[in-house]
Amino acid sequence: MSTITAELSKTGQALGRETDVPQSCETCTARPLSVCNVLSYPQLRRLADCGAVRAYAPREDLVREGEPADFAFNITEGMVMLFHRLPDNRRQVLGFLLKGDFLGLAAGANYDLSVQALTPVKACRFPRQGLRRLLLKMPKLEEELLARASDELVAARAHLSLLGRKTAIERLSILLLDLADRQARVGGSCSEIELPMTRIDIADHLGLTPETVSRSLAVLRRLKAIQVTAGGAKLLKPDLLRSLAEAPEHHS
Amino acid sequence: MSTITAELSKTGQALGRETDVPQSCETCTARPLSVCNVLSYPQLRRLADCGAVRAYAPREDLVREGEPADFAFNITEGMVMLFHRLPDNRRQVLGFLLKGDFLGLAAGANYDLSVQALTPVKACRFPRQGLRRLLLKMPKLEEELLARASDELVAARAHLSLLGRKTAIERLSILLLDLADRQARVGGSCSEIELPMTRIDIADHLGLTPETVSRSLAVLRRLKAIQVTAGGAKLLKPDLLRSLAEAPEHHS
DNA sequence: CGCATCATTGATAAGGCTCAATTTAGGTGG
DNA sequence: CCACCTAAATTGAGCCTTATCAATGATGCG
Repeated sequence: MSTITAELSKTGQALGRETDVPQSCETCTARPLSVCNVLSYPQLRRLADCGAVRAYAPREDLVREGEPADFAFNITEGMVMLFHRLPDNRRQVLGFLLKGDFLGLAAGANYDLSVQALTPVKACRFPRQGLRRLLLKMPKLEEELLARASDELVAARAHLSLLGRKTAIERLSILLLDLADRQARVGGSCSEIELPMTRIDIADHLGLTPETVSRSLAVLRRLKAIQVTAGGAKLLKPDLLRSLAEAPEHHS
Repeated sequence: MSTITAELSKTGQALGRETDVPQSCETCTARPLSVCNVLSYPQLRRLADCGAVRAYAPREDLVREGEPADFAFNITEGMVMLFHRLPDNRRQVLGFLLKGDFLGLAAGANYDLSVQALTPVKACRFPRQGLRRLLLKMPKLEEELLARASDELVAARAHLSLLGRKTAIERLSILLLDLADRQARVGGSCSEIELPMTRIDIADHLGLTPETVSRSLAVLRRLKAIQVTAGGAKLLKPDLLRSLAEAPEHHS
């Protein structure tokens, strides 16, 4: 991180303001995790000029299903939740995005999902039009976005197996391990995870009810696999969780 | 179709063999449904030269999870099934592909899913290496493949809602309507659909057991919404199915 | 400090699963 | 061409996981 900053100011002095990294990018802790990481400094500046940083309060919408899909987002701080709403108000939470995750390029004319902040969120918001134009000149960026879109499909399909074929305990274990992995990657500890979403959000993600989520967490707690804390959990026995994540339960 | 053939032979005579549409493409009923539809004749020839038509018997594998992802496929005849296998032999069927559907470009170094023929299948098989090279010169094709990849993600997410939040009857109704739509698009009647997959395959797709699939079909049959035939079904009341596809069931 | 939302826990019910038996269909060889 | 054999589909009975309904306790915000 400090190497980047050093490199950055050096470049700034050498080449003048034109190729400076924008103020907001300079201190952006999400940059090494984000798609912008593949860009040169001049490119980064052009990208930054195209978008703007925005802040969202918890439970504020970034995107509403059905509305014109004018913007794409790069999450630079906090956690957001993607979801579908069914006609009769049932809900399916499609996933949670963290710092460094990108969102909204693949959309059609209108968003086909809603996105809501779970914590105070910061995100770079880009007009999709402008972004598309930039992409033509930045094949590296396009490639990176493509790779991430492909990862999204893989993740969605993995979640299909979870929803179609896994038990409540398996589902919870998988979610906890997944969040631990991803939160570790964006900088936190690997055993202490934050769970800013409600039990209802978790339930709608895992295809369960909030009560079952609560009870399953209680089971994991009784097994001393986890310790539930305020707004989070500590993974005490990740190996046990990993085995629970793949075993329907032994009836022997 | 006859216009295409006429146009084709004319082009062939005018410009010589170099720009001829390959033998197999000339009569290919999948072409208007496939990604190749966006190509000019010379491009079509180059694409065809890169791949080869292959036939698969029912239950033969096109792709096995874990093996090197050397090929991509365009289905030109029949139906295939995509699935994951979980460690303990549970299975999640991710989807069914028909004539005109494309498969396998987004893969990493190794396939992350298996693909099996459900009927006698014909497919154009392309080395992914060569295809990648071609794509650099055919932005139209790349764009088309991208659009289809994006559709896949949308479809996968829709299926998440199905698996996470829908009842057995809703799931069956959605599957039947979806297959009817897609089979109509590839040429069949819209009310008579083919179901070459087993009840187990359907169950593994919908997150149910074969018994529940059977019983749910019986319910739809008793409602006279469908008529179950050998290896297929007739949709007698698509409107009823559509309403069943979005209603959890009335407890009144 | 009080209210509303969220989380937990309990009791009961139900949707779908498991196990099991029967029927149907498809493929093979006599 | 038919009988046989096996796999698939259907149907039934009972059970289990998870949902539903309800009450209580915890949290946090105004």
